[in-house]
Amino acid sequence: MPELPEVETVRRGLQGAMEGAKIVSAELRRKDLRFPFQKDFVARLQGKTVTGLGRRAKYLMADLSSGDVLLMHLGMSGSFRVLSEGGKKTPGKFHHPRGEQRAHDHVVFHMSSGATVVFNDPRRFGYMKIFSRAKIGDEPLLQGLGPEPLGNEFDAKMLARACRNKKTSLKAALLDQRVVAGLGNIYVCEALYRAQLSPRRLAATLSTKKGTPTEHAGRLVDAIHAVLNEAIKAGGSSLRDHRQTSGELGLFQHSFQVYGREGKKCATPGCGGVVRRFTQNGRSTFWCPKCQK
DNA sequence: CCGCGGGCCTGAGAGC
DNA sequence: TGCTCTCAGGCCCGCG
Repeated sequence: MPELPEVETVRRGLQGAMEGAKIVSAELRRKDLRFPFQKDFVARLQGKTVTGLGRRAKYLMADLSSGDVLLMHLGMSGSFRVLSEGGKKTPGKFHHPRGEQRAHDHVVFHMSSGATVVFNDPRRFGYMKIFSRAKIGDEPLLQGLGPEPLGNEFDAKMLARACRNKKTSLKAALLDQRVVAGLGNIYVCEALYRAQLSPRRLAATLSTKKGTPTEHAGRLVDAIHAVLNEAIKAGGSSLRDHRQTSGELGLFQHSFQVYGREGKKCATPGCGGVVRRFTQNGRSTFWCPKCQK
């Protein structure tokens, strides 16, 4: 499910309940998600204060007062919800009183703020891991991650450089978390559409010296910035599983221009093309063959 | 290094 | 109604 905008939405939703609060207790309702939990997982959480809640790529990272970091990945179907103290009303119609358990609620954090934070993940492709912040550079899950697409280092020059020696399609390059970290299938399709670049184009053509590499790469960077920022503003995209922590739906799915729109008319004024779908690296690519070159 | 197929899981939706 | 099949916001591995 979650790409960068969904993870960022979740991060913001969890901040109020978790930042500055102590994890009074943590419950594991099963012994594994994608991987078995570490033996000392619960012990390393209980009684620790969450000093900050950050995000790196599609990972949530909670800094703990012990010097540990709790790393959380939502996989395809992971979601968090925050239950307020004593079943107090939260906005929206998805409020569920404290204590109500649902299928696939796997991890529960009881916070000193009074909030209960529940991690639910039907498919269990998500995972959590604790490591020492001092050793963050050695953490295999984070090693090799490319720049944050909304960070300062990510610009046209950098993207062109990262693609220069790639023998892959542009789409595969953007899905490669070593090139840029946080994009997934939806936002890659949408960004390529906005940049009017073909998903089949060879990634290395972004860095062709005599073409207009910076123009292409620049357009793509701008498109990535725009689509991610708009999606974050909309609370992410809710197709199946993604919810904000309040239970409310994200809204960006209503703004998709190609994803899931096979057979529909291209949204570009005057284009007249039709959105097509094909499989690339085992995943559906949606695009307009007429305006994406 | 690359693409591909398969695997990890469950659930929703389509078609019969 | 119920069955079977396909597909899904991620990511990893082994193969050729």
